[in-house]
Amino acid sequence: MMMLLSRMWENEGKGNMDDRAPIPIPVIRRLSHYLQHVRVQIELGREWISSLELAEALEVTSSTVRQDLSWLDISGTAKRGYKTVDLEASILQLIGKDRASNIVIVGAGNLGRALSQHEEFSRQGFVIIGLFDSSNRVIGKKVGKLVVQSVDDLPQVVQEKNIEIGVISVPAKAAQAVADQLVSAGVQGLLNMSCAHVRAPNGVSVVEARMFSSLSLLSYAIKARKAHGSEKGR
Amino acid sequence: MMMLLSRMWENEGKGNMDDRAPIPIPVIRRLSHYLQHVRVQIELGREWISSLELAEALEVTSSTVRQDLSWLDISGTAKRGYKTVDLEASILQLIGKDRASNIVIVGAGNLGRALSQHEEFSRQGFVIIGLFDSSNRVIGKKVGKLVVQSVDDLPQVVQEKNIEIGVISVPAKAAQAVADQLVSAGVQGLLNMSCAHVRAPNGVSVVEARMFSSLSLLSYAIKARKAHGSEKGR
DNA sequence: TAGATTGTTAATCGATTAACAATC
DNA sequence: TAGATTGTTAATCGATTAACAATC
Repeated sequence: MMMLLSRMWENEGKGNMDDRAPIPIPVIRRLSHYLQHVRVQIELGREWISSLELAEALEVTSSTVRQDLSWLDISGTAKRGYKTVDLEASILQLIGKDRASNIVIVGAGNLGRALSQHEEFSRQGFVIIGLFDSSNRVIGKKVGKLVVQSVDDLPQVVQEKNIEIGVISVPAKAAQAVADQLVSAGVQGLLNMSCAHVRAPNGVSVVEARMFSSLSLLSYAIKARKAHGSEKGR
Repeated sequence: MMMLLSRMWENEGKGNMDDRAPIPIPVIRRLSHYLQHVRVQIELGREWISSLELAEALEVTSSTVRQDLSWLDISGTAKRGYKTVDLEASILQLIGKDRASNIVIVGAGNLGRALSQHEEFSRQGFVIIGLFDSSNRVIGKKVGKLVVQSVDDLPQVVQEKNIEIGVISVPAKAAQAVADQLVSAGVQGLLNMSCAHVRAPNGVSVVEARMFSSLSLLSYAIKARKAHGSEKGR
């Protein structure tokens, strides 16, 4: 689907340094889902979890789960599975969620305001440091605990508060311009919630949320099912 | 990444009926992005667009674009490319966006309320018919032009208003229960905005928005880049 | 005409799944 | 011990890319 790239997987001769092959994107995504599930199990007091259980929870094969977990530096125990707490720690560490990540949201429309108040961010280890907009109609307004700031202040805030990720929640037409502003302010990753594709220079990661292409997927699946009664949609 | 499934691609002997192979999910997703781009070009008065231009806009190869467009029943013209209006019409028709799709949102928290007022839905051909919640604290409240309804009314509304898609915007713990309610109310597709994985019976499509696994992806890319200055993150 | 661009086939690449020996 | 489950290698499957003849 996409590649993480890191041109360092030759490993010729030396065979030292922590230069493993880059982990495929689908693997990272699944790992973060395993994490989600494992945490629930920990809360429930479960000490062990098997690849089969994780597989069933996420609707993937247990083979996929074991392949994925082999990227981690933990090992399971035959007959039991994996220690839940170890699994959690290991995934957190791998993904880089062992420390909180500071983010800003640009675009204080309905979506941006909602995101800035979404409790799930902090639960997932992301701290929303600022909410920005370019319109004087909203700059200065209070949204939850934040006050909408001018995008002109982005560079300063990104530097001072050590912001790693910028979330783009503006209309498609403004998305690329905002991306550029975030990049020049110094963020290292962009989460694009708009419909437009945004580009960023090498060294800045972009992930497109693609909410509306997901809806299109549903439209298509439903239409296809209607056209010729197939047996499963996903 | 996932499969659309429709066990009908044998095509033995007969070779008639409109039973083509199911279109791969990545293709549908890209088609909806091409659509996005083409519409902008139409607004700008462009009459033709080439596979190369689409490729550059979306950062894919032109080979991929041509492969994707070969699923459509249009054909391009050497030296010119594809007629923008034909391309738009053809994608709309294929995806099933030639007619509006009625949706409901369940969960009237910050996110659900924001989504219900997000203008992009109607621009993309989705009509939000209702906003539902299970808490008496919000049922009856006005959110934009909608009034929050009780989830108990879901079956009736889904039937009467011909709702195809349900959007799940409740906390992870409630997600599966809401999915079940939507399914039994009769929707045919679910867009899950929560962190939990939800299941649905055959015949009901599920797409997971995975906003937080996208953020995890960024965390990982940033962490990986820091660890060993690689050259590109995506 | 010469050059650009399509449409399509074949090659490559990567991700998922199957299978099974090792192990608790 | 017998049975379940891991870890890993090899096979399969599918998606992307390369390449190029056909065409405008």
